[in-house]
Amino acid sequence: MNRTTLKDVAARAGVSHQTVSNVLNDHPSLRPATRARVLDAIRELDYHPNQAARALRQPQTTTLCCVFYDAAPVDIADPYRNLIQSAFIASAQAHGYSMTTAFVRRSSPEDHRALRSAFLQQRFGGALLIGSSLSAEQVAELTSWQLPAVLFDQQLPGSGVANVNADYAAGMAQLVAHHAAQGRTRLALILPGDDPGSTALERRQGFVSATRQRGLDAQIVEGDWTAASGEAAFLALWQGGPKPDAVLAGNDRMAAGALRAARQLGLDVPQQVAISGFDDFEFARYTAPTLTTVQVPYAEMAQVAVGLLAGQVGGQATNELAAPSQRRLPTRLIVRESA
Amino acid sequence: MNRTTLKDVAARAGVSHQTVSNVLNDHPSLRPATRARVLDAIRELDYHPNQAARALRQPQTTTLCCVFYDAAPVDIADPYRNLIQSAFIASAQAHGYSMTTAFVRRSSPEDHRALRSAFLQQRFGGALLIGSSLSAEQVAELTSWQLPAVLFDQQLPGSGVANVNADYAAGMAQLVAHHAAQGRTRLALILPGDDPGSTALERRQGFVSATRQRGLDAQIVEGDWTAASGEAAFLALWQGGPKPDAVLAGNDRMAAGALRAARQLGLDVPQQVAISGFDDFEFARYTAPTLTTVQVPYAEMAQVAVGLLAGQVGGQATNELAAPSQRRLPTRLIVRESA
DNA sequence: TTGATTGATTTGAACGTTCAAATGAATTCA
DNA sequence: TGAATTCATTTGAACGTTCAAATCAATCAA
Repeated sequence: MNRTTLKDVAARAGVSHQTVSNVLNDHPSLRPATRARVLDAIRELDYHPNQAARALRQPQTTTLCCVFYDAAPVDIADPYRNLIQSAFIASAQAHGYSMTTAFVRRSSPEDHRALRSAFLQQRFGGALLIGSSLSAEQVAELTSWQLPAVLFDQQLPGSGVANVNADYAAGMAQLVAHHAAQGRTRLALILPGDDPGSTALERRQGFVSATRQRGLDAQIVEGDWTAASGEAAFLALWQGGPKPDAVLAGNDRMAAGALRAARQLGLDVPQQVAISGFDDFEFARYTAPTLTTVQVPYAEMAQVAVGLLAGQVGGQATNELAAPSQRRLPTRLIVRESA
Repeated sequence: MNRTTLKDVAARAGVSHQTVSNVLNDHPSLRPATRARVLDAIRELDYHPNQAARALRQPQTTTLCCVFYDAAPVDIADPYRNLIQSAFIASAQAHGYSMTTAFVRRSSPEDHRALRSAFLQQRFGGALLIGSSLSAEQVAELTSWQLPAVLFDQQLPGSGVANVNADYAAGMAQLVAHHAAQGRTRLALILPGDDPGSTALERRQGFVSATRQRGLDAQIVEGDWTAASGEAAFLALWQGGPKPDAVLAGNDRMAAGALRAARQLGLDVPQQVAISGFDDFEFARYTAPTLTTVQVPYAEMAQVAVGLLAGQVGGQATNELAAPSQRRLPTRLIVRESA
């Protein structure tokens, strides 16, 4: 249990503890011979610096925190969150950071307090804020905690916080164009509400302007990103009045539900109705029919987001903050069988 | 930037710093009046204890680490890992712990070194070890780092390490019984290799004994848990000689691939061939036909695993270690359309 | 030769908490 | 009443690192 410390290494190498510290933080002025001697001692004693002690002196940790804001308690099966969460962790590890995750119910003051407390107790090196519709005040509070932050999949103009997004509006426009090219004229979109700055809003705006531009019939029905809501929304469309000849689900998960609903109704997809998704998750290749969708480069976006944070943490924080990065990555239409 | 410390609170409350510490760690002997006064001061100053300083004194942190051992670089789309990872994080948060995740390529000495280093540098409160086929030596090394550990989805008899599993053999037996009840006589199982202690081995053994017991035709073909491998394995089965009338995929993901292969071959499922999965992930309800599978209570298992760790960390570590918990949760057959 | 300058290393304090021991006040018992 | 016991609180050191300043040795310009 008695771990070896800086002093043990120093004794072994015949130098002072500070010299060992200098080696660890590769200080510029160090004689190569000394450095080598210290490194030998470190290896021989199998020394590993105590991060707690290090963190006590330094302003920030080498740990990042990614925060998921959700309306409900976390949905552990959500492929969107799961995918980007894993991508974040993998990217952080590649950058030499470790990553912790926090789930916050958006309407729970208790969760907010717990998060705030965690941020003040652990001194994270940075934070990734995911999940639609953070308010300006919330972000202001977060940034007031003095740590570098990156917004993911959320726009907040004028907040001065870096953010990473995909070009959702363009993706939606491509998708509408594709449906139109297939001769579809009556489009329905399943999508959650339009919180400002959210990806939902961008997808909605892309849909609205693209359909308007082409003079297509367009309607929007409510879904909440879940498969069940996609199924319910599709069924509702077929109970109501004028039926669309193409149903665009706002994400792949709702599209899976829509496909299931169409199958229940005995509809032929894509003959009688086209169905498309958005995300291009793995299962989109394994539905029947396979799902036409828009590919969002989530893994790459996650890398960019962590890279921004790592860069900020690395030192030139002020530079970055002065001109916060706004990164927007392209989406890509993936045509399969369903549309 | 100047944060408030114990001493600030002490000054405000008119007590010594140690008394504040006692309040924080709710020491038994404390006059209610004093405690209240200190709590007031804490609230008024918005004090949050510095975890780094706390970690420096105490032997372990309030952070857990879950380690995924994989053959390949992490597959960020893997629903199995994603699901349990999220469940771990959520459970840890509910227990007041934070959770970091590490990905280790099983064959990479570099990754092992990095993990070891991380374990020695950060003093995690405990570790969750996931992923098949850790060797006894590996586990011995891990436990030699003196922190509580729980093996997840892996058996290692005699290792003295707590573990959490589902009853995979029984689940597989139920599944075989179901296929037999439907009149199937020639069963094929798609499954990865049989590393000792792995869930793959348990599933395999359940399959072998159940088919033998019933005198059914049985064969096993290789897959690697991915959908693509399930698809390839299914196609290979149909190229070879005697065709099965039921294909059991070792997990839902491979089952998705098998369904896709059957569709490519123009086979009617379940008329011409039954297909079943294992896991009961969300998409199993959204394939066409919907997937008959075995439900594994991963979320619950994760809660149990974190609970064991939290209990160990909480203090009675020695007790737990003396009689390491072996928890095995039941599985449940879910009959849908595909079999 | 000497004083100034640079480079390499050491010394001692500090970070904010908890532990161990010491103190003081209040209660109990003979 | 006084000693022993318990409870409540305080004091000072310690955890293992980094920072700031101090020291020492070596090089350089005058």
